[in-house]
Amino acid sequence: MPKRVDHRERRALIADALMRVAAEQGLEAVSLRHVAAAAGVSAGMVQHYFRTRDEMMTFALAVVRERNEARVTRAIRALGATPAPRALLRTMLAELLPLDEERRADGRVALAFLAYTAVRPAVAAALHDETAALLGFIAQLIRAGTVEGVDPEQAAVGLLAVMEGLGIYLLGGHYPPETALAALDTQLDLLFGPEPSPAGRGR
Amino acid sequence: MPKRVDHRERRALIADALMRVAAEQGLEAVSLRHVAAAAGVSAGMVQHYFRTRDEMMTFALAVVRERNEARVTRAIRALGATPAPRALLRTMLAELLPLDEERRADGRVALAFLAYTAVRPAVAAALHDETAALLGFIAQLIRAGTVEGVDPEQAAVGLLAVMEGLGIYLLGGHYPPETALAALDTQLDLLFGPEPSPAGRGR
DNA sequence: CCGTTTGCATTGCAGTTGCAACGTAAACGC
DNA sequence: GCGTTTACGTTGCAACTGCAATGCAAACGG
Repeated sequence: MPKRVDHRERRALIADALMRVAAEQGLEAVSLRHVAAAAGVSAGMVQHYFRTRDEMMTFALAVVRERNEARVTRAIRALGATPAPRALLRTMLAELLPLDEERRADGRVALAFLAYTAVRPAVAAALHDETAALLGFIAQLIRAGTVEGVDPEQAAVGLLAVMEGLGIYLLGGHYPPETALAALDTQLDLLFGPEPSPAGRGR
Repeated sequence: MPKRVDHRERRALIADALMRVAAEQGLEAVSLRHVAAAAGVSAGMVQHYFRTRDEMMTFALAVVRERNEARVTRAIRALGATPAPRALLRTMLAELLPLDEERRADGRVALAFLAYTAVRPAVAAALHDETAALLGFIAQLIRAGTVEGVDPEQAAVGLLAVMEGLGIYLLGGHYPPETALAALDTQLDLLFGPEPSPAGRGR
């Protein structure tokens, strides 16, 4: 094979540029030439690595998901071994919220893709498994948290929905990050019982 | 004035066609000619009533919001006078969920607009007031529901987020409507205390 | 009856889109 | 050395986009 080039690296480079364009101007501004310009390469090169636009989009969507997964696993690993279920949940969910500019940019792209896949059911299927896995994980944590009187599965659905909704409203700028975090904690209080207020979060 | 025509009616007709296009193929497929075709009129007519595409979009966004508001007030009015806070909340939130095909279509459009406005902060400002008003209303209901130990404002934020998140996942087809409704009820149980199970929702 | 205003259709235009086609240069097997 | 394969860059094209401009008919005021 001639001219050995790291195929994945190039694709990642292009997908990165795509993400930047999408975050700043929306998915509809994502075109071959536009992405190429943002990546500082020729349009032909983009076309070389992604034969169609749809292929490029699908790849970018996968990147978004991988980024989120990496973020979560990293945050969880930082908690050390055997953390309390509630702390683990809170860390995980807070990590998924668009609280800083980096995550806001990713969130905008994710939101755009959400609308994108809503019209392309075939692409959306990939997201189902992820949601299902996430729900199972959350339900398991709730179960381990010795919460009584609540169906863990349903509570997991609610909790994940809270996170998603908070993310949406944060992206829209409807309220500041602190409000979202406070609401998340209130939600966890409802589930696990009120915290003994360990000086960490008053008011 | 010659040739009297109901201006608002025409605009509504066009906006309706726009909604159909957006629900089926996404906002990016919304073009002057496309919408005109869907409305069964000429492209020139669309241009006559909306001088720019952005004007058309803004109008359509307003229509979506008005539809939701109308839906909610209608559902609430059907509850009769002085309904219990919890029942009122549940009715209102359930009405906003994309549970049937009609609301799913509207939801897809709303989701598309969400992503649309995420990149156009100027347009998003109109949504803030609506969210704030809704939050105030929900908080007031929670207060009236004699829920102790929870900050009504934060609980309202959480509750609205649950609704939004459930809507997103419903649109994505991640779970069936019953799951979303069950999660909503679980959430209300957490807030108001478990229902005395009035034969309505067991399982 | 005539001018003006309104409602709408058609056409034109510059810009952008995805994508195919073609070109070339480099690296490898032989 | 040569042919083949990979990695691009360039060009071309048909389709589409928003929008301005133009045309025309109908309805009204005068």
